[in-house]
Amino acid sequence: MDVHPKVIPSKVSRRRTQVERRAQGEKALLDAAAELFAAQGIVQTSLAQIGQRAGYSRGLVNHHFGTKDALIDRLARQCQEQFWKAFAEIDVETGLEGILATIDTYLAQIVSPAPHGRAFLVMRAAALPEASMAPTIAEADERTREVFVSWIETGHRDGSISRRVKAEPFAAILLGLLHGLAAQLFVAPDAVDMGALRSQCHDVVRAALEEREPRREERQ
Amino acid sequence: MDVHPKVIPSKVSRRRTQVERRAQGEKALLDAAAELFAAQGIVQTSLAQIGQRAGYSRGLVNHHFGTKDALIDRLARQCQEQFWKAFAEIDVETGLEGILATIDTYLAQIVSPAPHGRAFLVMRAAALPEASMAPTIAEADERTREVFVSWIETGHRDGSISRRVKAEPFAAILLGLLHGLAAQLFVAPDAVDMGALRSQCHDVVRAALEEREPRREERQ
Amino acid sequence: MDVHPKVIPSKVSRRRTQVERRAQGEKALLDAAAELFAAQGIVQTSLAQIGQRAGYSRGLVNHHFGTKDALIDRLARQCQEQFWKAFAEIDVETGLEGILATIDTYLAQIVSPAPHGRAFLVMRAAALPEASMAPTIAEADERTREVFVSWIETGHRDGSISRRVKAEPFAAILLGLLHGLAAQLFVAPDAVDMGALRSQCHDVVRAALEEREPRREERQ
Amino acid sequence: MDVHPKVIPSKVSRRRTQVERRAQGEKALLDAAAELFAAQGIVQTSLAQIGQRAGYSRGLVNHHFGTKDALIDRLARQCQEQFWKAFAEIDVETGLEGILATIDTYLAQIVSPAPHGRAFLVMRAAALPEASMAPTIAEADERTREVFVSWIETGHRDGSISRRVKAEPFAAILLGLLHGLAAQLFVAPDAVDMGALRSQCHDVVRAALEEREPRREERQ
DNA sequence: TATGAATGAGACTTCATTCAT
DNA sequence: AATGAATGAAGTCTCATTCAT
Repeated sequence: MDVHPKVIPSKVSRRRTQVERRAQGEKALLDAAAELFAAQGIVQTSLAQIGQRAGYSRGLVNHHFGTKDALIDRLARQCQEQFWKAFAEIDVETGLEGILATIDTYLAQIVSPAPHGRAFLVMRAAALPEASMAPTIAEADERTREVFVSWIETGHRDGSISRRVKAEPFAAILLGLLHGLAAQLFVAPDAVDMGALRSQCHDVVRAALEEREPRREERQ
Repeated sequence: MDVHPKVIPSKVSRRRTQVERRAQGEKALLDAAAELFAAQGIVQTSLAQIGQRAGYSRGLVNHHFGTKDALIDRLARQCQEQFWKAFAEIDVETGLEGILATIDTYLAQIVSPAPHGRAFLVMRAAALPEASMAPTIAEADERTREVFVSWIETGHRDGSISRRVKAEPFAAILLGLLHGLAAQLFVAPDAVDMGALRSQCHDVVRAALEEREPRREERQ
Repeated sequence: MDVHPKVIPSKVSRRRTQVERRAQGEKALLDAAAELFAAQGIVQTSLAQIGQRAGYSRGLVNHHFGTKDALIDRLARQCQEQFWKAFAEIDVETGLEGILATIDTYLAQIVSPAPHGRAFLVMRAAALPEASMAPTIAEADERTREVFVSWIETGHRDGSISRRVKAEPFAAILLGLLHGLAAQLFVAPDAVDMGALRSQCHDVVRAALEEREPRREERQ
Repeated sequence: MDVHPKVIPSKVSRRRTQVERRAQGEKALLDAAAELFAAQGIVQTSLAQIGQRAGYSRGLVNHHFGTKDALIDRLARQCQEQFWKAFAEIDVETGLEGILATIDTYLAQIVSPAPHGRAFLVMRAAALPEASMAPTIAEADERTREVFVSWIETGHRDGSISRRVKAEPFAAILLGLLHGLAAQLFVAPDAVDMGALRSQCHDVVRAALEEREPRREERQ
């Protein structure tokens, strides 16, 4: 490309710029939305606020996304991607280590200064009674549980996780644990000590997953 | 007044009726609000809807509670009471059994046909980014954690729970686990098997709490 | 009623007043809407304008009618009633006289200072491409044609209208004639002489309806 | 320019292409607008819709016509031309036949699959209360009435139309009749039988226009 | 010539709240 | 106690228009 700068430069630059402008506008809007959702909630945030915090006009959100719901859905998916991208970068030896690393990664996203982690939490919470968001969120849960299931199965194979642990229900429990912890941190960041929490979390999970000698009274 | 109950019977009986009617109206409104919040969310529910589902007029909520926020606060507290009342009725021997019973009780509230459990979840979720509700919710979390802390300490004393388990962080983890599980059930009731979940939950918690031989490598 | 003023006067007066207030508000809104629709058209008139011209607030139209469409439908029906009421008061001997009187009555409604006649025209015109209004208007047309059909059949019986005239198609033609004339008057009130128009109208209709000796070349 | 057509062939051919493309674009836009106006109404149709149905981008209407009003005015005139062109092609012997043929031609335009006839009706209807369009429409009415007047005068001279018929008022009546009939057909195409309508229309007009023996009683 | 990003006015609608009855 | 008429703020969305490419 750069070798032949003469080739219809106007057309090339024009295309590029139009596309860039659109991409830049959308990014600005999504970032602004994430910040505002994380700070104030979804219904409390108006489209006009989003447009203006993004440095544009009131009407731009509708121009780009058409509907508030469309923006929310788009942002929800983008936030999830952040989580999954981070999960995918985890590179450890055993299944147990994978689980523990995933926990750390998750909590790191929540306390990160970038708003996407917290925005995701807020959107997830808002989805509870809202039919329009539920499918997107349910799908996200599903995919995250699959990440856990996959690590557990790895652990089954490499021996780091006891075969007594059933993958699916444990994945649900783990996901619940993370969401619930995050929610508590969100509401009262100072009520719990983050370091102790993380350490205890590891202990609990390790205790649940590692092999141990059978007990007498198993199953009430 | 109480001295001559018969002298002005009409007035007395009217008094009683008035008081009763007031109480009855409030109860109807709170029940209706719980149902609607659980089904549609808080902002999506208008005061007029609540009044009408309760069998009254649109103006009654304001008449009784003054403000929507006041109604929400009132309902939130009432829902919490339900949980705590149920927790208080648990009567078991050991701390470990107390924890397990509390878990069962919590999950039972969520899947109960009565809407208060789910309404509470919805209100809790809505509180995430909302400054006005956060204190109420944070306080509720605090009190619930205290329930867990108390059982853990009981367990420490009766030997059913290992002294290695720190009460506060573990309480936070447990509360998180329950909230998070409930949220998943809410969004996708069929995605997880309730029976397997409960059983696995018990396993995890038991593994985490019971005494076990110290491990060699205590990774980072 | 007035004989026993003591009978729960508070309740009676209260009921009356509430009902009256609602009726009065609705009437004011419908009148204002008729004026504004006649003067500016439907889409050009905002609900806020209607409320304010009626002497109330911006939001009252929605409070009473819920939707702009509902208001329009309601007003359309009310305007039609005006026409039919006027038609019903016609009291003449023969069918031919009935037709002529109906024509006069129709034109009088259009040129009347009261806005309902013109508002009806405007609404009728707006219904052309709008699916939501079409049924209401089609029904109105149907009923008006039936008025004409009825006069024509009367004329058939009393001999004032030739049996060669088929009732249905002629009713359609007559209705069309009136609507079309009215539309011309609306757009350019001074382009046509009202008196000459009415007289010529009578001539045309009389010529079409009265018995006459058969011609040689009938049907091109 | 025309002197040296071959010297700069590329430029010339590009010129022609430019002009042609411009014309083609405008035609596509006007056709699309006619279809959409006829189907949905004017205000309900956005410029973006028109551009896209024409196979172009949303901005093209403004690029070509500047304003929505300009497009409307342009389209209104074009639709009228269609009518007048069709009227001008009528070739009959007598004035009476001219009137009858004009009626048929008008109705044919309305029921034609091409959208211009119906688009014209819709625009005419929208003009009722709108000051900006009224002059254009009033002028169109005027010109159409002149067509009728001209045929009536022809009929006066050739004896096919009675001298008792005054040209101007009758032209207004006839135009009204056609517009009104068309409007009924538009709103409820199946409510009236087109064949019977046309036949009855001819009868009415013939009865009104042909010579007949003076009547005794000329009521008021 | 044509595209489409961006603007901002304006409309409809919903709803909490006030107040007269 | 209860009703519901009335208000007005706020939000979402549509769209004509401008302007840079």
